[in-house]
Amino acid sequence: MTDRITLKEVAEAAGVHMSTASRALNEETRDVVNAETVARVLKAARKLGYTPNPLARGLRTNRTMTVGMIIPDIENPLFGPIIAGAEARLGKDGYSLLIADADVKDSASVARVIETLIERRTDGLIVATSARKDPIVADLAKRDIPAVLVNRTADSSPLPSIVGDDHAGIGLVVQHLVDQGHTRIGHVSGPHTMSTGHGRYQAFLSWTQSLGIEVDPSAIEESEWYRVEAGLASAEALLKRRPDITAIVCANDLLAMGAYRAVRQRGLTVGSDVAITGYNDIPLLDLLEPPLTSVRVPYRQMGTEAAGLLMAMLSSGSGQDGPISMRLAPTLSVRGSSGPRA
Amino acid sequence: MTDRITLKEVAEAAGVHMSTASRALNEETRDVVNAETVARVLKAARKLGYTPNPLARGLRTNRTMTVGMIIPDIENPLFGPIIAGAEARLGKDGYSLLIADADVKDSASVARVIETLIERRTDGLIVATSARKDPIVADLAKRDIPAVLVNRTADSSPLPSIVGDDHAGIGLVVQHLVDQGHTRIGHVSGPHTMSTGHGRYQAFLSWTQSLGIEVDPSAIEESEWYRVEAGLASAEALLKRRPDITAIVCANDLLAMGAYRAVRQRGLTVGSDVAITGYNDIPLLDLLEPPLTSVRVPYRQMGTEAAGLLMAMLSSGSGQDGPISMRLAPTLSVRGSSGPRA
DNA sequence: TTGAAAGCGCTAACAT
DNA sequence: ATGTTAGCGCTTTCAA
Repeated sequence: MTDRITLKEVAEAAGVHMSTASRALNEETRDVVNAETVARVLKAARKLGYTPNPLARGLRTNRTMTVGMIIPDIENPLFGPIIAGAEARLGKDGYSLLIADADVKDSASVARVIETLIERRTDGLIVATSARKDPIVADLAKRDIPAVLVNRTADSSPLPSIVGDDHAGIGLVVQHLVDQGHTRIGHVSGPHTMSTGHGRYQAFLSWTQSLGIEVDPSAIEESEWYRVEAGLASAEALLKRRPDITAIVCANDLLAMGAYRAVRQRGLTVGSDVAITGYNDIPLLDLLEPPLTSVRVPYRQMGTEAAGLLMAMLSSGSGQDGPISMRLAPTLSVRGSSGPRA
Repeated sequence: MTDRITLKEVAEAAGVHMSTASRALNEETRDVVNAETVARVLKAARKLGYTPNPLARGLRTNRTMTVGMIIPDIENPLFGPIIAGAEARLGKDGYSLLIADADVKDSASVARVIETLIERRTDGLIVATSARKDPIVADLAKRDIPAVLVNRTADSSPLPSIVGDDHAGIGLVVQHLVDQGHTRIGHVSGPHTMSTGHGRYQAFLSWTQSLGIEVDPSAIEESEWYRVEAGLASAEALLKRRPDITAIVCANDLLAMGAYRAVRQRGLTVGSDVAITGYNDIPLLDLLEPPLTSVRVPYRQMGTEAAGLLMAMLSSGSGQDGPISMRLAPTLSVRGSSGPRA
């Protein structure tokens, strides 16, 4: 690593004092400096290949131009677009993204990871791990640490959040199934400890009721976790208890994959005997036979908006007018798995 | 953000000078300090909740304890495990991971992203974007910037790299197909500008030849890019030209998905009429009908090893004994898509 | 074993 | 419009 050029060297090359060079190089203070001088400094900087030392700058300004992001499970394809969106937005303002993944089932591990990020003096945090009752969220708020929740939120969160509109998404699904003639619809829900699991469950109850579909507790099964195996177990239990059901609304695509298996294990056909729908519309599941009908959530936009919101908080001294949360509207990708009622 | 405790405050609370506190807190200099003093300082630090300011430290030591990683396409499920593995390994040594994704098709964009990471004074780089002829790789080496290539490498790379053993992987596939009785085998290759595309292609030629399978150029089709659509186009062209082929080795899972479609478009059945194999064994494709036979690459380990290698380079003053590259051994996940010859 | 003092590279009063 | 100066919080010589 070659020796770096310092501001002082640039100043000397331009025949000015360090502080003048600093002002000339800094966008916001540039107009205080004589135009010719600015030109001279800029030229010298370019010629010498000067790049400011962010540590020295950060030490003075007390900002690292870095944002930390806590991901529950980076191998989940959901988070790729969120990260990509956030990174793109942050880059526009000269910020970089520090990634850390934490085992979301281990609350202590999440806390530790967040602490590491804070110790690094990240200017703000994007948190994708929040559970519904999350002491960590309350803690961040209390410590006045600029943070935004993304994808999942906490109950009556003191922090702003960017999430998908689960009520609308489930509405799309239920409406579609009703249009297809289904009247006995079941639900494999996600864990109710997550806002997504709980929210979609509530939405399912609400929509079926308002559309006049009878749903009693026997038509609903909660999965422990968003995994294929959990979906298989839940759907199995559900179909055993309620063999009359003709459609299953799953809280997520992986659960839907489990439901596919459960249906097949009973010798039935997905799509014609039992309709199945997923949530998230993750890549490649449109290649299944039958291709999965699923709710598409704008994850990339979620990342962009979360980053944008955080940028706004950082430049306006944080909690100016309370948490400005957003719910992003989903769309429905209708495919073969949600055929008409047999 | 509450005011941070400084080293000076800890020192005062412990009744010692700043520099003594510094030595006591620092693992490597701790043994120079009186044991009782160490205890006193540690206690004070804990009581006050002291966390060192990494910017101040970095300014002195000229290290940021940060590693940058350049990803070509963070939405590709391949990179999740690589990132997770790298992050876990880096965390052990107190390093954090700065993520940046770059459009790999735009060489200038990759260069710009790398430059940003370097300007941030990251201590080292993990590069997942390398093309076979990559001026960026040569440039990094020339500038003596500690860097490791992962997943893909450059031709006669001056930088160490951690990649999968493509020769062995394709060997597994070809051997398996031959065992199934196939003798007319085609190949849908990846772009030859990538080490993976080129390497698997070479391996295919080499293995078919050594196993006595006749392969002429008409049995091979190069895809422009690792995408389902490209795989469809390539497999279509291949099957049109060589309808006698009974098995297609695809250079990647997405290309294999395209091949599924091409086979079906000709009214044939995947697995029985035409065997198809993929590469990477990305999640969920075992749920297809038929489930995809694919080469499993230890991506998480790839991330771990790359990070470990970089750590070794950083602590030993970089290029001590030349690039120590690794090829990680793959395994074959045999499933329904590679049935016996009809 | 500990203290004193310098300085990493930068920004931001304050002075001119 | 520019220069002077102080200092962000830490590590690391050099002295004692």
